[in-house]
Amino acid sequence: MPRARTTSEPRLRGRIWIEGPEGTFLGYGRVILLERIRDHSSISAAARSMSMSYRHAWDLVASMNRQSASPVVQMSAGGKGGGGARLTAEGERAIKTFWSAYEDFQRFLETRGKKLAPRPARRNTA
Amino acid sequence: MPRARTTSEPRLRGRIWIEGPEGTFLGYGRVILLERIRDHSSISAAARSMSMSYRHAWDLVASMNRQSASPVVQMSAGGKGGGGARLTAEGERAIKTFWSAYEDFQRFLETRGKKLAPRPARRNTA
DNA sequence: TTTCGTTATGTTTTGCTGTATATAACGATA
DNA sequence: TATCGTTATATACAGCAAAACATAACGAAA
Repeated sequence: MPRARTTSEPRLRGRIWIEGPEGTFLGYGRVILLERIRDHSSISAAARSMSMSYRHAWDLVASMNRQSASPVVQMSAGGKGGGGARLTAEGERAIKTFWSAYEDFQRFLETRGKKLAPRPARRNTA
Repeated sequence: MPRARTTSEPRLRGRIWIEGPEGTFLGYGRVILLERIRDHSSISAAARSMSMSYRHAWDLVASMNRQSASPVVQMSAGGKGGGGARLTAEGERAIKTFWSAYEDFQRFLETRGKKLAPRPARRNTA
C-alpha cells in the first residue's frame, strides 16, 4: 500500500541572520538571548529563563563580542551578587538592527508567499 | 590575553524554503537534487553526482512526492539499465517556482543588507 | 534463467550541536 | 578572611541528522 499523500497550501518560510567573519554574528536566537541578558543583567539568569545551558549562552555571547566592533555585552565576575552582565549601547543597537531587518523579511515572506504558483485543481481521472 | 576581535562589514544572509504538511517540501538542496535527477534520469546517479548518499536522496524524493499534489519524480525499478527516475511536469514546475522565489529573496537580501546600520568609525581613544 | 544497475528498505556508524557536570577564578561585602 | 552567586573554562555525555553499509526486490534483455 502506497504512502498517503498529504498536501496543503504550500507556505513560504525562511530565516535570516547577519554574518560576521566567524559565521553567524546575529540571528533570532542570539537576539532573544541579548534581550534576556538586558532584562536579567546576568548571562546565567538569562540562560535559565530560556532553558539554555549557561555554557552555550556564554559561547554565543563570546562569539558576538568577538565579531562586534565593540562588545555587545559587558561581563564582570565576582563582587556583589557574584558579578553580572550588562547590555551595552552597541548591544542595544544590534537588537534594533536585527529586528528591523527581521520585520522587513517577514513582510517579504508574507507578500512573496502569496505569489507561489497555486497547484491546478486535480483533473477528474474517471 | 583576550581573544582577537575580528570584525568586517556585516552581511545579511538567509535561507528560504517552501513548507508542506510534513515540514520542508522544497528547499535549495532539494531543488538541486531534482535538477540532477532530471539530468541523469536516475536517483542514484544524481546522488553520486552531488556526493549525497542514495538513501538520503531517496528519502528526500519520497518526502517531496508525498507532499506534492502529484509526484515530482516518477521511479521505476528493474528493467533496462536497472530502472531509473524521471522528472515529471509537476517537478519541472516545482523547480521553476522555487528558483523564482529564491531570486526575489536574493534581491531582498542584497538591497536590505545595504541598509544595515553601518558601525560608526572607531573614535580615537588616545 | 542469468545478468545488471537501479529502486527500495533496514541497520549501523559517524559527526555535530547542545546539554550536563565539575571546578576554578573573581571581587564586593559582611 | 569567609561567603556568595556569578563568570570562565574544561571535559564528558546525549540526541539527532546524515552517511555508510548491507540486502532484497525489480524487470528488461541476453
